[in-house]
Amino acid sequence: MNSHKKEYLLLLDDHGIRPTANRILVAEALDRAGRPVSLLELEDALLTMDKSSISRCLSLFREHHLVHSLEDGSDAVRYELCHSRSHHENDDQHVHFYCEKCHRTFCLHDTPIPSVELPDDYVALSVNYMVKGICAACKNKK
Amino acid sequence: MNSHKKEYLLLLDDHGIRPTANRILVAEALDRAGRPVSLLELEDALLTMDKSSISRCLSLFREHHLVHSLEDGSDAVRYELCHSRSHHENDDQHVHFYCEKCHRTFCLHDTPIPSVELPDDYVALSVNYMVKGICAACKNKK
DNA sequence: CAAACTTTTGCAACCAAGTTGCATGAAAAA
DNA sequence: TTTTTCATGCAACTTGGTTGCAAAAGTTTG
Repeated sequence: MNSHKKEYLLLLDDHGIRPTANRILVAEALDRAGRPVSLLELEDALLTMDKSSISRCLSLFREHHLVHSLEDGSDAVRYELCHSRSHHENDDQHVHFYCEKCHRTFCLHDTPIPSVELPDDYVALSVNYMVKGICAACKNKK
Repeated sequence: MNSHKKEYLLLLDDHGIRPTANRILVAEALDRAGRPVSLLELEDALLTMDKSSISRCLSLFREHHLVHSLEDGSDAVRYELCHSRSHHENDDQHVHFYCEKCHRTFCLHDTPIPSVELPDDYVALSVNYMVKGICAACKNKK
């Protein structure tokens, strides 16, 4: 096993996930993507794995707070590796940008989500800030 | 036709939508709900209409900026009447709250979405700020 | 090590949300 | 009224994702 694999193995271990070969592949693919990806995109990247297996990995990862999921208005949920070391959901709270041209979703890592005041007795567990529009690449391409 | 119907008729007209009986029903149901509702909820409220017809109404309404849609993490898109008089997408930008207990989505009309700075050449067309957690009713119920 | 047990996986079948093709019916234009 | 356009209901389909189940892989125990 090469050193990259070992890195993901430790990452999984660290989140209490038994590191099977497939799970390492999924973690690697998520990391390599560098942006939130859909189940379909993972299927294309991991031709050796069945859709259901990938799906089960993602559910497991989410339970263990290794990934978080977000809806961007495309009709597929996207998954993103949690980069924070802690295991709380409330980390990684940066703004996301969905491009309506190329249908990709970007993390604006340097743009934290501004917080808001909730009415009394509302309890926030997670926050999603999604901007939709045209990304820089698409704007300059045409 | 009663005065309520006439009100919705004018609303549709105002947005350049031909006011058919069905469309008035959908507009009325959306308004009466007072919060973002899913296609399924509309189906339950409008037993005389077919799912596909409701769906087509919603698409049309969205094109004409009479409703806007939002994803709240439940697996259905929700639709909400635009309350602003103008026809721009960028109105009605308040925060939404999705309750993970009762699976309802609330508009926090008094909580405007704080804006963020985007990287160069990114063009924002719409913004979605969704908080998930436990709503006041559910918190106090148990 | 082998036997017994648990977990993971692939496959196929299934499910839910939503859309589309098409024939019919209603409304608007001529 | 006739023609033409538009809206609707129904059924079939599409898409994204999940589930049941048997086989394979991995763990534990003797």
